[in-house]
Amino acid sequence: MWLHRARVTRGNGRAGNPLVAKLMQFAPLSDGDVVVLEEMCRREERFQPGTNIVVEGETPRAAFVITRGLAHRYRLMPDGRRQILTILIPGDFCDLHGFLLKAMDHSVATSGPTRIAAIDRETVMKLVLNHPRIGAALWWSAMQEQAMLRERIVALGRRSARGRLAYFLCELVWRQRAVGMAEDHAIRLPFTQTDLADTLGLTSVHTNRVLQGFRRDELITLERQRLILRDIERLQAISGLTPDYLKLSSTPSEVLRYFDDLERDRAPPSLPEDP
Amino acid sequence: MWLHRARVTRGNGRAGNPLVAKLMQFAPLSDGDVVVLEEMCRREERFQPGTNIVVEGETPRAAFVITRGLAHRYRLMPDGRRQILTILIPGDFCDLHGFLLKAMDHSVATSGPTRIAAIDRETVMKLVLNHPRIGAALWWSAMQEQAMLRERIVALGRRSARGRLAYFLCELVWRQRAVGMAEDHAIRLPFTQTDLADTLGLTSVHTNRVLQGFRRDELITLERQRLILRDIERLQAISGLTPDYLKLSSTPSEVLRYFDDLERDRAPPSLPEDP
DNA sequence: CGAGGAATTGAGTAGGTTCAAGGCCGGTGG
DNA sequence: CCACCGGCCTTGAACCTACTCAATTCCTCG
Repeated sequence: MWLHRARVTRGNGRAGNPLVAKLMQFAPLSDGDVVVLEEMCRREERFQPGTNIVVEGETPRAAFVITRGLAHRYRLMPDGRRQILTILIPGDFCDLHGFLLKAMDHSVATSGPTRIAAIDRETVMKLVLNHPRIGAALWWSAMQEQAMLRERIVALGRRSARGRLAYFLCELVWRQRAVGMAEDHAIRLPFTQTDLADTLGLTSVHTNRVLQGFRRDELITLERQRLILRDIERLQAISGLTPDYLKLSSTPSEVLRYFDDLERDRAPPSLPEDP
Repeated sequence: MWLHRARVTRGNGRAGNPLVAKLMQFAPLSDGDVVVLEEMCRREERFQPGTNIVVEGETPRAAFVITRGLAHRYRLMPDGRRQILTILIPGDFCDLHGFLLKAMDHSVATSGPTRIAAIDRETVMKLVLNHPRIGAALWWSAMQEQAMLRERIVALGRRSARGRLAYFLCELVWRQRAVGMAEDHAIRLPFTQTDLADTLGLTSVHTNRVLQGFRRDELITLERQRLILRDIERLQAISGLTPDYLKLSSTPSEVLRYFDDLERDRAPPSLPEDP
């Protein structure tokens, strides 16, 4: 386990598996669990920037994991305007249950060169059934995802443009740090200002001005798709965020028990799962 | 089963169990399932308007079901402003999994005289383990809830005040119709204009003006906490909503199979669960 | 009848949008 | 190598939606 932790935090993410890194935050995984996850991510596929992975209205055939790069869920309005719903970073397990839906209510596209591993339904079921710890971690990460959706509602409903931007940038950096994809407070951000605007519910023009304000105030640097947070203190103050927001990431001993219980009920004389 | 359907749709909701009505949309429930659900809702508790059910920062002890009235999740900003995240109507099963969290990131309060049945952790687990169909329906309704969160993000990010209001009112009426709590296009709406504003991400003053605009245009009636949609066509046009939005509510045969499979794996020679 | 919360109205302001034009690349073809 | 092209970023100016502040009226309830 320590070995994996080490691999995850070393380097700029090229090394560790972000999915493993993410799930380890939530539940202690056995070596067997880790191997399965890594194996699952092996069959990754490359996508050009701006490629649609899932399209609104279509029937999703499989779940998928982002292994590298960046993607986003979005919705197009009848008049052509766009709202980006969430950003997907490496380690995000998408549409875990969604593959049973008959039609997507939104699309997913890559926002830079991105690698994605598709996980078919069969595999997902086996994964959850045979690896309760992974199930627990996935459940937990679904909770976190929901929390992020709520946070977004608060941001769009009650924060100023500056607040939204500050919040968004902080969140993105934190998330990437959490899966070992960022040293310091810098990340790669393959987003145009229009993308940013569509995320924040603003105009690209106004986003531009706010962005410049941030640069002038030396809060951030953003050039050539490289974002650096220069003054996190002040950024947090602007975003008005509760500092312990993602505190979900503590050890949920109760949750583990819950899932272990499920497992016990499920396969009475269950075989040992770890080698 | 037909009997229950009948009870649900008759009258103004005082008759059928809204939870049953809601879950029946998603999965066919056995009579045994229905009995269990009804029994579970029997131990309901009454709350005055504006009572906090769950408070941000606290550790949730149980899940709960709204059996009558209305409630809402909300978040307070450091400066005292409020954002209402979602509205909870009868039949909503809240924090189904949340009871494992160590701290809520938002609060829940009633918005009128409301009745709520608390469901302790023990019961939830048994419910899901012994009644796969209920599990399936709950899972499905969680999907729907997520879809509503996304819809909200789109609304706050990309719709005008009129659009938001129109959308919100339509959604609320539809949801209540779906659980048999509304005849026609009228519902009880125990919301102050400030509540509305905090839901829509607006000011109460501006909400007031938009509301008056709607009345002037004979789109709605709203007095003494009674809301009537007078021109749904036009309201939908204003809200710019995709008409088939909640189309989730079709029969998910695949989902049923999925859960039935889970059940089969779980308890090989399982006892009959229904009397 | 008085009190307090909610709804309503007005006037001034601000944050963000719209429209439009120009500048800065990075890529492509001659 | 240069010229051209298409995104993207940047800037200005006018405009408008929604906010702020403040006062008045309306309701409901004790």
